[in-house]
Formats: sequence, structure tokens, C-alpha cells
Amino acid sequence: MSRDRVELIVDDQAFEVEAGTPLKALGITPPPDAVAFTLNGRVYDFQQGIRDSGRVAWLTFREHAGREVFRHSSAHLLAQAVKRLWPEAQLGTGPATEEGFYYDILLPRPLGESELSSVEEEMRRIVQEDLAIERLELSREDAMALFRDRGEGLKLDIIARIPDGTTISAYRQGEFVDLCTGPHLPSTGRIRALKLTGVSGAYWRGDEANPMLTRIYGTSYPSQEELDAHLYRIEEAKRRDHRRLGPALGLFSFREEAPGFTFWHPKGQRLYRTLEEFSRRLQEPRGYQEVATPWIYRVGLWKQSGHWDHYRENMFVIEREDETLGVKPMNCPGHCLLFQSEVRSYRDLPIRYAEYSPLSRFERSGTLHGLMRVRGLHQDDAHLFVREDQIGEEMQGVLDLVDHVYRTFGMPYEVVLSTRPEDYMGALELWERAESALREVLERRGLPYQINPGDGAFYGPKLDFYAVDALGRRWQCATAQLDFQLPVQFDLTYVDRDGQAKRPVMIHRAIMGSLERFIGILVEHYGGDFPLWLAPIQVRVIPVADAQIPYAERVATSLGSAGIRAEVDRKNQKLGYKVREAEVDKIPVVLVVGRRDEEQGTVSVRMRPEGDLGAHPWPDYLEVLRVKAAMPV
RNA sequence: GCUAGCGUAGCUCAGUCGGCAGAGCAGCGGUUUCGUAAACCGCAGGUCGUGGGUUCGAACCCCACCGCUAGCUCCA
Repeated sequence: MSRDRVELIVDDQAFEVEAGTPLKALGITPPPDAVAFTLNGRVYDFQQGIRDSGRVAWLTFREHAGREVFRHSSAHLLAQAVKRLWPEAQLGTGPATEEGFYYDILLPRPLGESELSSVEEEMRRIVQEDLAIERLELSREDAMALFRDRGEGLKLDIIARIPDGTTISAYRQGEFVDLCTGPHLPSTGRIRALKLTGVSGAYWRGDEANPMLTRIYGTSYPSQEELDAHLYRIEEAKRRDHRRLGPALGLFSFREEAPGFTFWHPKGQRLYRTLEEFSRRLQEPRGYQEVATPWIYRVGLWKQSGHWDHYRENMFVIEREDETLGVKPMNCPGHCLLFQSEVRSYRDLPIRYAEYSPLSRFERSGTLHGLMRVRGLHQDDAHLFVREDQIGEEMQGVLDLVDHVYRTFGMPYEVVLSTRPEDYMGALELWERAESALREVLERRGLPYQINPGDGAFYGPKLDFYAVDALGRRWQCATAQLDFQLPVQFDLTYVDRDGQAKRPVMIHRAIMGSLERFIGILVEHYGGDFPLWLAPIQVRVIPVADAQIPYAERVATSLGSAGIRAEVDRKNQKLGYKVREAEVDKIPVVLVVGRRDEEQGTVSVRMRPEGDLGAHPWPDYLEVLRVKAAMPV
């Protein structure tokens, strides 16, 4: 077969055609739900010239790559509608996202969310018109001329950056043309269900120095049912939003007097302390030693650690008596000073310092977000000082902890290795050693991982762990970072077997990460329905009538003595009312006590989500609860 | 910080054209003492985010600031 011929297998039918022939020229009718196809791992639409031999695999909306084609064409649809409404608008870029698509557009005037419905209407009209989507291939000159004529200044900017020798393509549907590599749907009529979901600003090319364009977000599906299901998922996420649930459950609140800082209410503080206790009970048997170090240091320390150069923008800085002081955003420098306080032997290592004290980070006002992004936080933080030969074993220990914790909360997790950033500190050779050490740890464990190039900390590469919650969303929580720089900055040493001073390696690690953020995630993951061991109020005792209040109080007291967090509902209300309130408050266990219970020495158990479990002898049932409520360490 | 939007009772929300500040839930007081998701009656609750301006008169129109929301940028 000559180089300019390709052999294709389509639905078990073989074709041999000239290279560059599009699929639609073969006279084949693709399956009705096919949006594109793959060939040798490359996605093609039906109009792109084929340059590879192989078997054609149809792509539908069900495949990730198919969805991307579908949403990308939806973005073009959006752009076309906007251009019909505002012909002087200039198009930026409009890609598909995980959940939908957006288009960045330079508009003659700001667009409010209320105006989206008219854009949406125009989009539906174009879907009705069922315009064929046509691929054009152009020379650079023709492309420049075409988009100059159409007043698309931003597109000229893009064309200018396309390297020589690349085919420049555009897609036309009706009167609309967009510069685009494709692939795309065959026609606009395929997009049966769509919704525009919001507008926001976005810098051209993502650079703060560039002008801001209007970004219009939307999503689309092949059918209304699928769109409705998507909108329902969004509603569900809103229902679970920790910023709504947290205050409603009496866990925490925010006040404008202290933006980015949390008011922990009694129940929230209990939850918080339970998590902290959970962390201690896991770490102490694993050789961690809890410490507490200062939270304000002279600027010299921050200069020494490198934070002054790399992290100052995120620090609270205080000027007093001609001196500059910085409130700590991290514990690592303090732990280095602690390590320095004594002469260390190789026999002392590894040393594992754990600390839960408050950290302050100046986050820019626009980035604050409930508990997920705050200025005042606490981490289940630790720094391990290890010999180089201990790195593997210690990292394995960290991974064990991560695994235990995320398993406990029923969250699968994904691992990402982040490598050397541009503003890195230290010698290249150390970085390479650190990065390959991390790779080896993961591979020995057989953990699949992704690589995020250039996303490491300024002092070392890191492993980030993304927990996946009940709604399938990913949250970055745990992190484990190798650090060869800070021991150099602080001139940390230990005396080795041969009497020589050696440099330890530091491992920075947090398992839950920021406890604030972790609680935010747990609230949404469980929808406020915490497992028994974690629930702030584990048991509510409800007397059927006032006459049973003393009995209810005796029950609650014995629960308390057994270490179970219990309260009595003394409200003058009917039982049904108090049961409902307990359900709304998401109390995991309700013990109803009426006259029958008092006479027979029982409690009537009601548990979430099962409901009424009938009468059980008391205090025998206390032991059942004690076992169920035990912390899973 | 930037773009757009929002801010009325503890919560959810109504408030017409610029003309006396409203409801439900929660709270409090009473009646009721009740067996598994809302008893009944009553009471109280407001600097309409803050400050300025326009107007005879501003929750409503204008300006500035604060906070929040969706994103952007940032995120050890």
C-alpha cells in the first residue's frame, strides 16, 4: 500500500481510499447517536481528512471524547447566537468542560444573567434550523482575511500564534464561521437540550494583565431527560452545600466582621474536636509526637525559610517597634527550629512532629469560599525528619495513613505527583532525586497516579491526594511533600554512625489537610448525616410526656458516662413533633421513653435512616450503642 | 485583587409606580401531657448591609464602601 492510501475498517466493511479523504465521502451512514469516531486513538469528525489506517470506532455522547465534541459544538452554537444578537461582539475561545462548555466573548456591553434566556432562545432557534456544520481548511492569508473581514480581532491574535506548517481550519454553520481545529458534530440539530448556566469574567488568555472578557457558561445534552438529570444533580449539590447546612445544623457560621474566619458553634466544635482526636489516636501509635510552636516570628525566620520570597503575598504581616513580624501560614519553620534545639543522632530518626495549631493565610478576598477556602485554618500537620535511606519506608507509612483515613470516610482517592515549578529553590539534582523517590514509592505500592508538571511546592515535589465524595466531586485534601531545601536553609544535621554530620530530609504531610476544609467536605459528602462516631449529638432522648423527663435524664446521664454525646429534648410538644425535629436535625439515634418504657425498663430506639426499631431493654442497649459509636481507629 | 450579580426579622422569602415594613418557620408566654416527621391560642422580633446624595417623601433612584455568590487570577 502506498503512503498516500489508507485502509479503513468501518463496521466490518473494508475501504481503501486516498489519504485525506473524509469519512463522509465513503457513502457510509454512521449510527444515529454517533457524534464522531476514533481511529488509532485520534478523534475525527465525519469531515476531517483521514491520514491513518485502522478500524473506525464510533463515538457517542456516552464516551468522554464524544461528549467533548458535543459540548464543543454547543459552544459554537452559543457563539453564533451571541453574534446574531450582538454582531460587533468578538469571539475569544470556547472549549468544552467536564460538565458543559463556555465561550469567552468581548461584548460591546456587560451581560447580566437575566439576559441569558434571550441568548438561549436564539440558540434553540439555530438548533431548529438544523444547520449543517461544515469544515473549511484555509491558508494563513485566507484565514487572516476571513476573520479580519468578520471583525474578529481576538481570532487574528490566535492565528498569529499558530506555528507555520499547521493546517488552519474553521467550521461554518449558516452565516457563522469560527476558527477551530474541530472535531465537530455534523449539524446543529443534534443539540436537543441545552441550558446557559451563568456568566462571569475571565481574562483573555488567563492573564491578569489582559482585558477581561465575558464568559458565558452552559451545558447541553442529546435529550431533555439527560439535561433534567444534570440539573437535578446541581440541585442536590446545592441542598448539601456546607454553607447552608453548616449553619442550619448549628455547626458554624461566618460574620462580615471577620471575613475568612470561622465561628465554631458548640456542635461544630465537637465535630472538629472529634476529628482532631481521631487524628491523634491514629498518629500516636505510629510514632508521631505532638508539639506546639509559636505562631508569630520575626521576619528573619521567614526570610531564612524562603517564605518571604515565595509566600509573602499570603502572609499576615505585623509592623511593631521598627520590627517586622509574620504570623505563621505553616508550621515547617517552627519544626525546623525545634529539630535544631538538640544534637540529633542517626538513632533518633525519624522524628515525627505533629501540630494542630492555628495557621493564618492572607487569601485574596475574591477567593474565599465557606470553609473550603479560609484565612484562619488548622491542619492535621506533621513534619518528618528522616535519613535519606528512610524516605521510602516513611512515605509508605504516610500512604498507609491516607488510605486508612479515606477508607474510614468512604471516599476513594486519586493521587497526583506534582513536579518542579518555575520558581523552585535549590539544586536541580536534588529535585530530580526527590521526584524519582516519590515515583518509586508509588510504583512499589502499585498505586496509579497522574503527573502534574510544574505544580510542586517551591521547596520540593509533592504527592497530592484527591478525595472523591458522594457526589463524585474531587477535593484536594491530603498532601505529602518531600523537602531537601529547608534542611539546607536551616542547616539541619544529625550525627551519623561514622560521627559525621549529615543532612536529614524533611517530609511535610497532612492527611485531612485543613480541618476546616475537611469538615466542609464531610458535611457535603454525608449531606449532614454524619456517621454515629462523628455526629456532634449522637443520641437524643425524647420523653413522650413531661412525666418521663426524669427517666429520660437518667438514660442520658448513663449515655454520657459511657462517653456518648447525648441530650434530652425537654420541649413541651407532642412526640411526633419532637421526632420530626430530631430527623430534621439529623440526630443519628433517638431514644423515645414513655410510660411503658419506664415501667418495663426499656428505651424505644429510632435510628437514621432505618426508623423505628422498637423497644430494647435498658441499660443493656447502652453496650450496643457504645460499640456502634466507637471511633474507627 | 478583577468581571458580573446579590444583600429586607435567627432562617426562607414577599414588598406594585418612590407614599405607614409583611408572611411562614424558628423564638418567647399560655393551654394541652400526648407512643414515632409539624397540637391550639397569643406575644415579641427590623439602623431594609454601611455611609453619602437626589426628592416634600427612599427598602425602591444615583455614588462610594463592606460582605456574600459565580467565575478569573492565586492556592505552600
